[in-house]
Amino acid sequence: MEWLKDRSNFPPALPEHDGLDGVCVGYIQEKAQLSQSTISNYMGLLKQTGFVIAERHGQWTFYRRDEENIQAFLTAFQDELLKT
Amino acid sequence: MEWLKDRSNFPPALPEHDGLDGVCVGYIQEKAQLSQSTISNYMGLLKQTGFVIAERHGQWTFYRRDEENIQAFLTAFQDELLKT
DNA sequence: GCTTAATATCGAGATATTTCGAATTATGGA
DNA sequence: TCCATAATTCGAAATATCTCGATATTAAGC
Repeated sequence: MEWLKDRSNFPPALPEHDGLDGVCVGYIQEKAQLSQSTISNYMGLLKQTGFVIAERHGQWTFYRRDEENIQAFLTAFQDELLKT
Repeated sequence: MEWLKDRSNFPPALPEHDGLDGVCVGYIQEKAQLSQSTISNYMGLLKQTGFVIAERHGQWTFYRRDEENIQAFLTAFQDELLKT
């Protein structure tokens, strides 16, 4: 989630992906130094829980943060934990 | 953490504990319906991580929320997760 | 239709967490 | 001093999570 805040945390997008939002699984895997299946699994979970948005373009899946849901989660979490 | 927001979530304090802040482990255990050792373990963790303050009076230990640390955690968590 | 590239899914082993009961420690009162 | 009560610590069983390699799926290019 931290890395996805800034696209420049990853290698530049391929020319044919210029203009597309998000980061492909391969780049995330490379940076995380975990196996492909592990990262795919993680990203699937994050998508399922609403923290990221997945968009498929051809063989690539691009993941990006879902700021709206993140904010909503944070608010709910704060309301739950904080007093009054 | 939710329960500890309001002392009235638990039975009234014993007369000799009147004026003392927090809830004793026994009451928490009763409400949680988990074993005494499990609750003691949990409360120990919450204390260790700074979410609650423990105060021993005689044979009783009273736990209460550490609002300052809770707020600090929430702020740090939000700064980490939220963009910019 | 093949072959290759990028992801996703599946099943399993390693590791971590949850929870318990039993044993231990600490305190207060008869 | 000895007992009862409150709480903590310890060790283990049940369960969940993490992570992987192998396999399957999807899409592109020839």
